[in-house]
Amino acid sequence: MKELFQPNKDQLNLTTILCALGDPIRLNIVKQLSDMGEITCSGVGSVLPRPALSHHFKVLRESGIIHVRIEGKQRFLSIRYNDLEKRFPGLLETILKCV
Amino acid sequence: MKELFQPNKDQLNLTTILCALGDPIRLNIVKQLSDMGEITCSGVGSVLPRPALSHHFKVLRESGIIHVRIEGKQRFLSIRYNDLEKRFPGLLETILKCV
DNA sequence: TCAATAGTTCAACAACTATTGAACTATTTG
DNA sequence: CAAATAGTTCAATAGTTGTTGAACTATTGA
Repeated sequence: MKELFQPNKDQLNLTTILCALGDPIRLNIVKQLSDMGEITCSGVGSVLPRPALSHHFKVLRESGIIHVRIEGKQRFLSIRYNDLEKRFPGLLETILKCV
Repeated sequence: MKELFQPNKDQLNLTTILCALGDPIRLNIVKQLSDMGEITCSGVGSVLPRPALSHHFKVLRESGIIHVRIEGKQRFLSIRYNDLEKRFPGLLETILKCV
């Protein structure tokens, strides 16, 4: 069970987050997570091959936008709403409304 | 008096805008513009050499975040508040509050 | 234990981004 | 017209990002 780097909530950085969301594929992933709650990696709808998606998951995780919960052979992705909201109130909600 | 490309308000693209703001230098420029209204290029506080700043101005202008008004030998930069607000309500305000 | 499943990591590569000094354009002022 | 000013464009370069197939790791189930 490997450790995954995920910044804690006071390490969240605004430009890092905006940069992570400034990509159509990642913004779409976040939108899906926002609509559907937790999703497994393969549950994310995209035509991209796995490694490319894996790359985007990593960017989202390391920016602090998503949390990854490992359960068995699956990884469940979800948005870190509470942490984001505390650090950057209204940010994610406002951005997602614009999608 | 050369024409400058600036997208019109229905061409504004969310990921393009987030990407433009997902850079500390550009976010800082936008913050200054938000605090001080119109500023000339050389009025923007930064240690970067001119061509580097010029590059960032271009990214901000082409993403539709700023407007450039040429007057004499100076260029006045300002945020396109109305256009941004119409297309992406609350977006810029929320982001700038997070800075 | 072996095969299947879920996902990551690796290596290679192309495309893009940021930075720099030098050269350029346009405008104003003497 | 020449010099100064404000800013951009160019060319070179270094570094980053995104994509891909192949190889890998970890877990589950037969």
